[in-house]
Amino acid sequence: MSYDWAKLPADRVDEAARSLLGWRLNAGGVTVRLTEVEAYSGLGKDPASHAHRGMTNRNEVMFGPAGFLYVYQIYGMYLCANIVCGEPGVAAAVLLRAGEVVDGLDVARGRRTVRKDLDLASGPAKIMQVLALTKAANGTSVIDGTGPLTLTRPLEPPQEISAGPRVGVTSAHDVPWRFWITGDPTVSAYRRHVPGKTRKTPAPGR
DNA sequence: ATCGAGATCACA
DNA sequence: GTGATCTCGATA
Repeated sequence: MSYDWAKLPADRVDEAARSLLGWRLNAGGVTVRLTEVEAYSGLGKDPASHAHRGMTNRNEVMFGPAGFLYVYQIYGMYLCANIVCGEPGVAAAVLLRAGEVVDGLDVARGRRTVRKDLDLASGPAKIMQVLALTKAANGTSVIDGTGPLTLTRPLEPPQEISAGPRVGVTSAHDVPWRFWITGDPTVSAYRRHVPGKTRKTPAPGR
């Protein structure tokens, strides 16, 4: 297996993201075909990146070499995973956003409460659930076979790739660094982010 | 010490 | 539209 995306420099993390589409993710007896990703730059100003303000305990894996997993918890309950890209010292990464379960369907169904099979892995936290990946996967390798997640290159690359703004990112809406396989039914419809639209208590009266 | 927002998901 | 309740950065 040749992991070409792992050799790309950080300033080409968008290429790395594109080239990961269609790859198979294997873990916990389930295989997911990757259909949607997002690129995050570690260079200069990518205010959407977790590493934008420097290294923390949470994001330190992002500053390491390519081919390792950066797993983080979001909204207190869910996990999402990135594959670190670029050279060491630069925190570029590709978020695994959605996929299609292509093997281990019964196991996958048992790990998720969901109506349609197409929704088994149609989101970043859903991928983690069907693959049974936990925070223990943080900092493990996907290329040397020592970690819980392994990757397999597709026989044929995806036919057509679409690009658009990243989901849930308030800043940098002009950067089209969300990539997906055109027309794939596991890719969620683009939801425009609406900042500050939710609030628990009404604003103080005037 | 406390607060607000966030690369989310399932359900009503 | 709502709730679950972690992590970080800003504020005090």
